[in-house]
Amino acid sequence: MELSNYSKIFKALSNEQRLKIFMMIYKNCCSPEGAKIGSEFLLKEESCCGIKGGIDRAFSKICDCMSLSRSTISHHFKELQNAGLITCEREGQTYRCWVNKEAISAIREFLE
Amino acid sequence: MELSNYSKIFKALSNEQRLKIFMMIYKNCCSPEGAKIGSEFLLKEESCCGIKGGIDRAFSKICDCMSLSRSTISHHFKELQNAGLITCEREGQTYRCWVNKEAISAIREFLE
DNA sequence: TCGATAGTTCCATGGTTATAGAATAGTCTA
DNA sequence: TAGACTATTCTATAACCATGGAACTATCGA
Repeated sequence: MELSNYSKIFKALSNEQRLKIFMMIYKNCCSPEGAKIGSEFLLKEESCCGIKGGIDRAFSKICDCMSLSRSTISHHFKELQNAGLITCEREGQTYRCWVNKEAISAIREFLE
Repeated sequence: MELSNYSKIFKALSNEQRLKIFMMIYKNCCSPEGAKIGSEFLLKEESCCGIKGGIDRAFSKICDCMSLSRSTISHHFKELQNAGLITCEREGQTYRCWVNKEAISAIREFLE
């Protein structure tokens, strides 16, 4: 991975609102069973990852936890996807989202 | 550490040139003895960390490796310091710089 | 104390980003 | 198929960022 890819990832996480969105997805879908999620990242609506993993209706759930317009939140989702940090898959009218763990480990290794 | 501190750190690393500066300091002062430093982060002038650790004349050395004005590089140094990623100490006419390892481990734990 | 060297600060500028309202498009259900 | 719902895209705007030239400050050595 090139330096510019890393800076792209860091840029995606450089906005506080976007970082919060990312952490809500991350903590609610990637925390080990039984781990407590800090209140700032806890989704109001309980998140049932189900068999497929990820978070269903992620966009809606996050909109309910933030005081930003849906338009703005949509842009932020796009940025996170472009940076390769999350993946979203259509599920009817809504989206299911995952954090790409490879991206996380890439950063961790970069800062080794 | 608050969410806004993390986003500040990520912002400091979000510019490719600034990330390169950071990595040059990081790799040249924090790499384990004998580890090979990738060419993109290697300083032209050999870096003798000496007893005090860190990199002496860091600003000058980095200016010699980048095609940015000194003014711009100075701004970038300031950003990295404000984010708590590096510390600079005057040494006569020049500066000695370190990477703050606590900042690095904070990020790594944040992305645990 | 003068000149050289190292780095900062001031200022201007072109480009990018965060934000939201309005219009639009895709999908579900009755 | 009409209406409701979910999310995206278009458009605009104010704020912020990256950059460099010029002037400045601090320190060193002669």
